Amino acid sequence: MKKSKDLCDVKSCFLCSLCVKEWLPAVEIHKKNLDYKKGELIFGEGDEVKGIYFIYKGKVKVHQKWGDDKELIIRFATSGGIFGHRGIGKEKNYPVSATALEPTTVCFIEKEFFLSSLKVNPTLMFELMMFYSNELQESEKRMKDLAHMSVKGRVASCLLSLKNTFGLDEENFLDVTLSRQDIASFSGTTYETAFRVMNELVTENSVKVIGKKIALLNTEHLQNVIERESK
Amino acid sequence: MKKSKDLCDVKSCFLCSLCVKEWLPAVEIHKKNLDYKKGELIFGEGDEVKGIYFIYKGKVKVHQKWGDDKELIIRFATSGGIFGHRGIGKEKNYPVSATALEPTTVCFIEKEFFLSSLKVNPTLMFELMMFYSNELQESEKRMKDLAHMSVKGRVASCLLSLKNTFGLDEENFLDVTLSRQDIASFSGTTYETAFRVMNELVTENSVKVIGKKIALLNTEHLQNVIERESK
DNA sequence: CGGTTGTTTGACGAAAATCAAATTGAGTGG
DNA sequence: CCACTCAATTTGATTTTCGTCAAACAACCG
Repeated sequence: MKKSKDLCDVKSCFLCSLCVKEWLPAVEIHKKNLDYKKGELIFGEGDEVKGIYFIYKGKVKVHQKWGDDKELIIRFATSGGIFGHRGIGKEKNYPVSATALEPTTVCFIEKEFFLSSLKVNPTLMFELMMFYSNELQESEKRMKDLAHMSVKGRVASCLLSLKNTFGLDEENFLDVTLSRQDIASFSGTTYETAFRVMNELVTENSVKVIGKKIALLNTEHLQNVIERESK
Repeated sequence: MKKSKDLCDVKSCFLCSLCVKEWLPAVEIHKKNLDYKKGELIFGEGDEVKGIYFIYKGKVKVHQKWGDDKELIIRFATSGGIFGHRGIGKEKNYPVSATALEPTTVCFIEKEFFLSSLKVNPTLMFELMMFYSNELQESEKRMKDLAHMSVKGRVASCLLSLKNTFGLDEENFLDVTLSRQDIASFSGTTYETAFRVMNELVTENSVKVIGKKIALLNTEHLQNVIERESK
């Protein structure tokens, strides 16, 4: 982790796009731009909450340990996204970890400054609340999936969710590199089972796998898999 | 559903306890107090979002259908609690249903008025944000449970969660009456399996069941069950 | 008394986790 | 460039858990 010289100027970052003009200079003073290497831990479960993170460039996974070897990936975030936002609550320590999936630059705002900013910037607060609302929606949707869907449905759902977050390139490859273990952890299943199910989807021609890259050839079919599970 | 003559004056209801003095008269005008019978549907999946609900007295479950006969209970709420709050987002329709578990009086605030109230009342907005933050925390915790815990662990976790929400009376009975089906739906399992697991817990002397009432005799043991699952 | 509905229990099978082993692949140092 | 190691991938076999189905039983009610 080192300090980056770049300043955050992501258009889609709502920290920057929504703050009032008068606030900008203050942000420039208080924010720290930090770089993380691929695989580097940004914060871990139990760490004290220091502030909130906005992704300038890169990709991050937010995950939670389970036993010694298992984990569940809660969500992913990419350029313009937020994480560590649950520190803005009554919890003093993070209940989750965050890890960079690739070289990532974030801008970090200390909790105290961010909280006082919220108080004087209703628009920012409102947008953050909307963000929470959507996260909650998403979270409860996944809760339902995990409760009642088969692994195949969950993997399909997970792939579509990845498409949503990271998008596809011109050849329909997901614009992110994930290990099989990550796919499994995001689907809430084991490495081996995730592997088998991915193979199924490959033989059904809705997914192509080249090394670590995954292409979605037939999202409609994935959607059908999910529908079928919901009957 | 009929209009109640009582006005909401629940101390713990943050709508009332946190709104600025000047706002109170406006609330009195805009709010509608509504009564629901036991089992009555307050709103259903797909219904248009009209506003937000604060529970004056009673108990409510928020749930989601799954197929024809299955459902997942997302959360419970009781006196002083909020529901329908996810309508305060970009969704135009509820993704969930809400049903009264017993005779319930709510105070209902129209979305437009509530939104404009948020804009002029930062404290209210801040508290609502904190509420969202905690809900999100809770939701992600349950997500993890559903993904990696056995049914027994989930039932134990569900019972402790019920204790948290509704509390125990002097004889350690949960202060809520739920059908077995509700226990199953909240634990994310089937009626029969929930039944068997409850029996196990009864023979282990950590739970007592008399008719529809459930007593938690040994919460420590329930906690142990959960711990054991997390290894 | 039949009929309907909810509870309880048993038996079975499907799905998925676990375990174990074989295969591949990617460095690493000689 | 070639062994060698270590980790990741792939596959098969086994076991567990849990959902499903069905039947027995109790309870409630007109």
